[in-house]
Amino acid sequence: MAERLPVVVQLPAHSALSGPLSYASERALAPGTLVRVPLGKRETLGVVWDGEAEPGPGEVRPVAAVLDGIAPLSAAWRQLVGFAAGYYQRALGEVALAALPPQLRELDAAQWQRRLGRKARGAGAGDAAAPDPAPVPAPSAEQAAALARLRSEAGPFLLFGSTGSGKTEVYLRAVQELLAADPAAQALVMVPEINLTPQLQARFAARFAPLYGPQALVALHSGMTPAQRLASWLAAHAGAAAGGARIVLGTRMAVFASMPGLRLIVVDEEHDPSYKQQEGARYSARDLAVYRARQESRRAGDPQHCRVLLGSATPSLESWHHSRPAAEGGRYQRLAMPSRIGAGRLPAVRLVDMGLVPRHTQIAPALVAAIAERIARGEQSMLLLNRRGYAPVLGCASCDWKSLCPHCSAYRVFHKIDRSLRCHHCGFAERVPQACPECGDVDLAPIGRGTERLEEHLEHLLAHVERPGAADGESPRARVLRIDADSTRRKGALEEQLARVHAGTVDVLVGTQMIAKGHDFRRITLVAAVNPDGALFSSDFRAPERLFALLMQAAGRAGRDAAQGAASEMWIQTAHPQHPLFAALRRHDFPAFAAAQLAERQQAGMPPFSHQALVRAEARTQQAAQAFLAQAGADAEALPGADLVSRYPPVPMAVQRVANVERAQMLVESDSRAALQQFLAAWQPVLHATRRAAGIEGVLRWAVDVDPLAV
DNA sequence: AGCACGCCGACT
DNA sequence: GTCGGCGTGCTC
Repeated sequence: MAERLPVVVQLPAHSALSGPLSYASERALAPGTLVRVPLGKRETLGVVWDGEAEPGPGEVRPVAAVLDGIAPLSAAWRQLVGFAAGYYQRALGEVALAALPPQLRELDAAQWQRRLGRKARGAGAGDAAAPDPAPVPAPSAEQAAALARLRSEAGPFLLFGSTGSGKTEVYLRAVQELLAADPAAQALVMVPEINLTPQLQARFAARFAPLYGPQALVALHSGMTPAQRLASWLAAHAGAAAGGARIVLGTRMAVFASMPGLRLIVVDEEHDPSYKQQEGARYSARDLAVYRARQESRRAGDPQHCRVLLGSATPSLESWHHSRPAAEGGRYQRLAMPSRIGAGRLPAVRLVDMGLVPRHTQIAPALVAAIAERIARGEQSMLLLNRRGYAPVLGCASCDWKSLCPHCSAYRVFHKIDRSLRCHHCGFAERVPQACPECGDVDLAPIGRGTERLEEHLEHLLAHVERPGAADGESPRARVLRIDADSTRRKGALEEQLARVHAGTVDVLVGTQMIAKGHDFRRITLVAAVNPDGALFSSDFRAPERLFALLMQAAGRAGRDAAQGAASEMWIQTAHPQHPLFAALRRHDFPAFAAAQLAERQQAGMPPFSHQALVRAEARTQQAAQAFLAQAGADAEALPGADLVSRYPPVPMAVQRVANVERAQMLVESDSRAALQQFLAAWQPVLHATRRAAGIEGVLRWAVDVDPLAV
C-alpha cells in the first residue's frame, strides 16, 4: 500500500491552491525531504510537508524522484516558512520554494546525482579575500559591556551604536565566542545590500578564515551565480558538524537559509528598508530574524539558545520602541554604545538657510567655498542628491508640454549623457525630441536637478579652483566623480569608482544615497545634503525617519579618520533650518528625534502603535481597480476580527499608472496585530471570490502587503 | 507561475 | 489555408 504524502510546490497564492498537494509514494518520506513531483505537464521540485495529506480531488500521482543525499529540511525551517507564508498572506509553496536556491529547482533527479558526485566546492566567500590576520583590537569598555549583556541575557538585542562606535567588532566577537564555545554552532549575519557585503565579508574572512578555514564562511545574496548560491546553501544546510559553513553572510534572502546549528543572527543596519522584500511574499527579513531566533530557542527549551542582535546608529522606530525599558513594556534589550572609537568626534552639522541665498541657487556660495577649501587641503567632499539623471522633468519654454511618460502617470527623466528621456517606472526611453512635440518650439529646458546636472554644475563652480597636489602634466582642476545607479550599471563599475575615491584621485564625490551607506571613506571631511527638504513634508509618515537615518549615516562618512575628525563637517541646505529634525541632527541626538516621532505616531495612531496592511490591485482602468477593492472591503464586514480592523476607502497609488496598468490600494489597520492577522486570513477567500464576481472585471492582479513600508 | 486550450489577424 | 497573438483555466 503506497503512502500518501503532503507536498508543497511552487504555486502562487492567487491560484487558490495555497496548501500542500497530495502525492503517492512507495516508501514513507520524512517531512522536509526534497522530491521531484509531476505537476500538470511538467515535473517540479517539492518539499514533503507536515501533517496528513488532504484527500485530493481525484487521482493522486506518484512522487517522481527523491533527492537523496540531502538531509530533509528541519522542522524549525518548515515552521519559519509556514509562519512567513501565513503572516505575509502567501501560499506555503511559494515561500518554501522561493527560499531554496533556484538551481535546486532546476536540477532533475539525474542532474542532481551528477551534482552530488562532484566534490562540493567552496562557495567563494572565504577564498575571495586573502586571509589577512589583522590584529584583533581589545574591546572598548562599551563593547565589553554590550558583549557581557549579550552573554548573560536572552534578547532580542538592539545594539544602538553611533557610526564608528565599533558595532562590527561586537558582531565579530559575538560570533567568535559562539563558535568557540559550541563546535556545532552556526551564525547568520545579514546586511541590507549586496554592495555592502564585500567589506564586511573581508573583515569576517580576516577574523575567521585563520581559525576555521576559508570554507567556514559563505555568502548568500542575489548577485551570486546560481552555482555559487547552491554551493553556499548546501554548505549552510550541511551544518558545522558535517564540515559545512559556520557563518552565513547575506542579504535578506539569507534569513531563510537552512542552518541546523543556528544560534546567532545579526541584522546589521536593521533600520534599512532593503530588509523588506518588495515583491512576491513581502516579508521583513529583520522581523523574521527575530521570530526565527525566538522559535529556535523555544525548540531547544533554552531562551538563550539562539540570540538575535539588531544593530544600527539610527534604529527603526519599531525596534527602538520595542527596546524601551521593560517596565514600560519593552521586549528588546537595548545595548547602547554612544562613543566613537578610533575616530574623531562626529562632524559638526551646519545648516545653510536657502531662504537667504538667491532663488534657484543650487549650491550656496558658502558651501562652494568650503568645498574649495577642502580641495586646497587635499581632502575630499561628498555631495548627496537623491535624484539621478540630469533633470527630473524636461519642459517646453513656450507651451506647457512636459516630458510625461506615455505609459505611466510620471515624468520621464532627462539624461543628458545620452540625450534620452527615461521613465524610471516602466523603463520606456526615447531620444530627446529636437523640438517640442506640442508646439514645435526648439527651446526645451530641464526643470529641477539630478546628480548629472549637479556634477556638471560643480565642474563649472570649481573651474577656477586648483588642487595643490597635481603632478606635472596633470590638469590642476578639481576632479568630480558621480556615483549612482546609472554610473554603476556595468558589473564592477561601483568597485572601480569606489577604488578611485579611496586612491584619492577624486576630490568631490556626487551621488545618490547609494554612497551614504556603509562605505568607509577615510579622506572625506565634508558631506553635504544638497536638497533634503522633500522628506520633511512628505505624505509618507516614515519619510522623516528615513531622512534622519540617511543624514546621520552620511554624516558618519565624514571624519572617520581621527586626525581629521575634528575638522569634519556635515552641511545641509534647507529652506527650513528651524525644523526640529535638523535640531536633533545637529546634536546627533537620535533618542530625542525618536521620542518626538514616536509621540506623533502615538497621537495619530500610526505604527508602531497600530498595525497595517495594504491591499494593492492592478487593472486596466482605475475604476476597475477601485471597484474591486471597494467590493472586497464591503464583503469583509462580517469576517472575524472585522470589528477591530479599520478599513479605509480605496485610493489610487502615488504613481497611479505604470506601464499602462492602473493601480489602487486600500489600507487596513488595527491596534491588535492578532486581530489584523485573523482578519487578513479570513479575507483571502473573499478577495478571490470578489475577483471572480460579476460586475468586477478587468482586475489583473491583487496582493496583500503586511507591515508595508510606504503607505 | 507554467503550460495548456482557444478563438481572431498577417504570412510561407 | 497555417503561424501566432495573449485571454481564461488548471495543476494533487
